[in-house]
Amino acid sequence: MPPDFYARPILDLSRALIGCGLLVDGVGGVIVETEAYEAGDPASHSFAGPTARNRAMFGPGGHVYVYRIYGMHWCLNVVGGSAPGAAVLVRALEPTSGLETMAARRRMKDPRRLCAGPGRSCEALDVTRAHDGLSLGAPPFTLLPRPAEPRIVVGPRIGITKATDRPWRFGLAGSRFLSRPFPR
DNA sequence: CCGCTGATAATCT
DNA sequence: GATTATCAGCGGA
Repeated sequence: MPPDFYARPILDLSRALIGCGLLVDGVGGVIVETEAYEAGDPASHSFAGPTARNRAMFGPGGHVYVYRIYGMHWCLNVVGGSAPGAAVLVRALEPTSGLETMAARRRMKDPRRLCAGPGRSCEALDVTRAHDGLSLGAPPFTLLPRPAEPRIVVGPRIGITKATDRPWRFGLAGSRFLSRPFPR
């Protein structure tokens, strides 16, 4: 993916990532769900400015921000290149490559739940703090362009307590691999 | 399908 | 010491 792919407003980048392929060491699938976070957004980790944890959010676009949540899961974000402190949370994938590897890591077979959530996706792709700050343009990552413009559904973000009314969650319309359904 | 509960630790106040 | 961008397992419908 060219570097200027990331240099657009974070809501646009969130939509542009839907349908793209995301692989880590050849294992992964198609991004079907994302959420946008940005500086000045009370729900964003970047809201209070740079810290040790969120420094990747203020780094170059096209790199990743990985953090631990609830003491046990990892979450993967794509950092935006248009403004500092903005990133896209990768919430769900449609598994396409390395199904057996992902099933073994997740200790489950059902493809529908393999990557249906940010924590589940990181476990399936074996993404950890070791990846924090790395570029998507180099191994072990691969980000593939989408074959066609997908139809996208929109809704409020999940699991947050602030700025809950912003419709900054995006999904591939009709996908069976979402973390949760979108409201009608 | 849906909602509830407990697990578990880094981060920040 | 409170909060947290979550998940598996369970029970009910």
